[in-house]
Amino acid sequence: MPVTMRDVARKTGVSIRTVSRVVNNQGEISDETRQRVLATIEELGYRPSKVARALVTRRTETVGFVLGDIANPFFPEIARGVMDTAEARGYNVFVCNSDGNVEQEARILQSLADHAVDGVIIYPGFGGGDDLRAFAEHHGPLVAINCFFQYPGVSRVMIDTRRGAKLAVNYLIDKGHTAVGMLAGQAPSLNLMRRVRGYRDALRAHGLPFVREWVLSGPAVVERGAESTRQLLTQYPQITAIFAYNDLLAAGAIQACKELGLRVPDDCAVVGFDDIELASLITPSLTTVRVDKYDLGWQAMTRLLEMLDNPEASFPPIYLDVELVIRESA
Amino acid sequence: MPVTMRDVARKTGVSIRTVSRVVNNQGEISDETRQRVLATIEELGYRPSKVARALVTRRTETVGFVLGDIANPFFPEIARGVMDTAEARGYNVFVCNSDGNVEQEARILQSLADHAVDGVIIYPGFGGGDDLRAFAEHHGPLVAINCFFQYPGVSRVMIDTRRGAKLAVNYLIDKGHTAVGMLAGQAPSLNLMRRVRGYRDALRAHGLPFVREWVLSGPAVVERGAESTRQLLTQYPQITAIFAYNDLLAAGAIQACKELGLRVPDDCAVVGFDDIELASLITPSLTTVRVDKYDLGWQAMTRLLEMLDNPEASFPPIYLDVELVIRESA
DNA sequence: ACTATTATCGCCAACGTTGGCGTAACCGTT
DNA sequence: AACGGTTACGCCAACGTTGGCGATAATAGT
Repeated sequence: MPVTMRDVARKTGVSIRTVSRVVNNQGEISDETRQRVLATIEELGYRPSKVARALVTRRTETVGFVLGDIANPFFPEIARGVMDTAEARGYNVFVCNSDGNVEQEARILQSLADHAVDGVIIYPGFGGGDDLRAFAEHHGPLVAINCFFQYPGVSRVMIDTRRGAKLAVNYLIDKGHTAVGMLAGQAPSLNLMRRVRGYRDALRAHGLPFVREWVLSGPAVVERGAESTRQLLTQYPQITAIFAYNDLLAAGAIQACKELGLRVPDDCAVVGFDDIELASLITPSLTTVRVDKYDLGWQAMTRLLEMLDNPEASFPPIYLDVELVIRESA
Repeated sequence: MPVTMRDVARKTGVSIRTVSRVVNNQGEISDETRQRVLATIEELGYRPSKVARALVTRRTETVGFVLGDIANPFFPEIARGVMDTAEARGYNVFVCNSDGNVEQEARILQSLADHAVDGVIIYPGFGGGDDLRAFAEHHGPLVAINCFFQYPGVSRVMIDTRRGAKLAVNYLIDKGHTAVGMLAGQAPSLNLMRRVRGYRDALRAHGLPFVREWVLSGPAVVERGAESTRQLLTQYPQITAIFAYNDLLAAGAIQACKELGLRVPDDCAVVGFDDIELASLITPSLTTVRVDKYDLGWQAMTRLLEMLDNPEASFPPIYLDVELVIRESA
């Protein structure tokens, strides 16, 4: 039913190959034939089939973006960065949610490979497993965000999470807090490890002890942040500051403080991580560690395109900087 | 480089057609051959090429989801609903941002058609234009969310926006407010019209005048909400309540009130729309109109699958209900 | 024993494109 | 007039599947 090259060729009175040549701007074509072919293309509304083309060129002009959960406010802005960059180069992107589940991740990667995507950007749940290696080895270029391991054929974009965490906790300690609790995320994950490391770095740098009981983990959602905070502050009243794995947990912490009748930041200071939009809108507004999420997406997709253009080259990891944004909550 | 059916066939000592049959669970195959083929498939790690298959079956098992902006907190949850439903049926989804731009929308639709997606879900910027009709006519099924027009081959999922707006403004008026301003979104859009209609419905039902100057439009982002509110409240001090096009504008309104030293809801009540996560987290928490976004995505994708399964059938529009969530801001 | 009927499988063409190669026609040169 | 070189185009095969149909062997029916 759709109009094909054959139709254009017949109607113009040239061979299919000739039509193909004008469509792809390749080879030697007289200006006159080119114009005639172009005219019929226009007239018939011909559009080349990307799937037929993909079958022979082995390029689909398609990439995958695998993330934890698009409904988590951390991801959409990254996604936007990826998509804009992709679109500028004519790529379409499959977005997939792994929910941080490694098996789901592997299934998704397989499915993307079945669809013959040209490459994939992934934010792996745990640091990244053999599924990543397998994809890169058998299928195509892969860029991993915040990925722990190094594999051939996978390029990495790293957020300096550890430094961010250290920045945040240093700030709290400099403000005079000596008992800083932490709201950790869902273990195990590289991100979590990094943030805990940074937290410990800062404590150690100031000669403060690391108290395992002051670190509570759980799903990184608001309700859990509130719950953990209630638990922390009632059980260990000496705690005067909280460092949260992400802004959602921090928002929960602030909620809990209000319920407990504690003033933020006077009775309990709170620092978050990520700087999602919410951070500047809650009361008190959230002091947090900013990561430029759009830029992250841009960097990742740009790198993927480089790998596509230059299959043999190897690329160094990209490190993204991070910045403490001081607002009201600490 | 990848392993093909030919490889499996050769290694098993059968014809390609036979392999195809076992892969697709079709036709008459002896159990013995089936097992042998299955074994080689396993051994060689064979995976059928979806693109080759698509070329002949004209099915890519792929759909598109075109939305305004994934970074707008209204959309990600819808997207999640769409994706989960799609994935459960083995479909992958291309996500695209139109930024409410009709030309961009048309370009995206064209691009998706080029990729031969099986269908598309779209949240059109304006009520939906000829690009929708063209897609449905020449390409495949399309479900449009909050689309004004009816076209053959496009199914509609509607949010009862007008009723929601009326609900919200009725509530304000019942609370005793007689001067209610409105923060409108970017005109023109069907959503905006609907919300303004609901606003007017409520005013009229209570015999209150519609004052054109009390309705300010602009991009539906926080900063603009704050700006418009400042303008509204300083210019028309009689206004004691604000109905916002969406929660982001409402959040801006609350910010502005605080800056102006007005207490929410006592000096100025604020009602939003959508009930994004933020709504419950800001202070005061936002009274707003809830729409079940995940369900919306689910409904849309489910409908699209029905259309795919049943190409000739015609489907009635789906109407999604809406609910006023009363919190602190009004 | 001979035919009718299955069950099982193979062969060929098609899907819509691109790559490799071939070949006329034309050009200017000697 | 014969030659090498270019320009412009056509032909054929291939990409990895599936659909239609035909072929063979096995089985059943009489």
